[in-house]
Amino acid sequence: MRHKQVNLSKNQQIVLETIRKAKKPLKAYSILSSVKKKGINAPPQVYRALEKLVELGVIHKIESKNAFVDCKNSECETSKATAFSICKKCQKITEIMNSKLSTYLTNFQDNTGMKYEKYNLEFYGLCKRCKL
Amino acid sequence: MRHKQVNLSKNQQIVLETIRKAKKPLKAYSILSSVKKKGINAPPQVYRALEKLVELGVIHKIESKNAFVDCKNSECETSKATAFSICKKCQKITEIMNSKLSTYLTNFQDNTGMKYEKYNLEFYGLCKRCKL
DNA sequence: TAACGCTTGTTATAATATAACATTATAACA
DNA sequence: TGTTATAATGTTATATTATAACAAGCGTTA
Ligand SMILES: [Zn+2]
Ligand SMILES: [Zn+2]
Ligand SMILES: [Zn+2]
Ligand SMILES: [Zn+2]
Repeated sequence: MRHKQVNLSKNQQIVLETIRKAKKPLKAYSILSSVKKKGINAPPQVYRALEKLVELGVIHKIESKNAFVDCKNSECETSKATAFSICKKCQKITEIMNSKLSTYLTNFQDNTGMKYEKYNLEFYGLCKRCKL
Repeated sequence: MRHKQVNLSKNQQIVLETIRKAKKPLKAYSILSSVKKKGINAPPQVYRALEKLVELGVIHKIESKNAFVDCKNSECETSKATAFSICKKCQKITEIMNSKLSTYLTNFQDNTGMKYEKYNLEFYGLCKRCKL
């Protein structure tokens, strides 16, 4: 199974395909301009689709970039435990799938009495290529 | 020592004080309207100050909120290793200062060959009060 | 003083996101 | 089937967040 399947509306499918075809995280207005030929004309249509897709966990938002990537992790049922590495130079973004890390963070507790239900972690650095 | 001291320009001091006085994370335009009486008139002045203060690590940006809080962690020399807990209900934000967590994340490595230099982690949940 | 770099101020505009309301498609069921 | 409810979509306008571009001031030093 390469991708998670869900019942998606037409606009949601169009937006999702656009994101999947891209090699980079896409911004909402960049998605909008890509999908204008497919009949999506205005920001709310894109933002609604994005919201639903994030909710379903088939895409994630990179908060520090205001950009969206499709989820490559078949274990992401929702967007509740996400970790990314972001190359500061080439902007390449990779979803980190590391069960030790996710177990560690999902079970993380401190003494504030807060119950953590969700987290998002973004690492920044230089990727293998850009390090050279 | 309650707060880190650095040589700050006038605008930086004004913005920093405004953030420190606030009990909640502040957004840039909310800061702007607070400081208009002190002679700061336009967005770039606020954004420049914010940028510098983040760089110095005296404030942090909560990426998922586009908001700024002052750093309460005397060990934050820069904004290179940050973790926050965010209450989904009351929006209360706390900087997590947990040396085990920061050691774990600072040393985190995976097999992508990427060298991580910086991270930002945001936990969401319900705080002690809102859990009731 | 003149030239330079740096910080600040100012105007304008770009980029990101949502409110509000109108319209159309779909489903449930009398 | 027609009727009603619900969800999805379309549309216009606007709010919010952020930066570009340039002008003005100011201290340093050649
Ligand atoms: Zn995922
Ligand atoms: Zn790179
Ligand atoms: Zn800090
Ligand atoms: Zn709360």
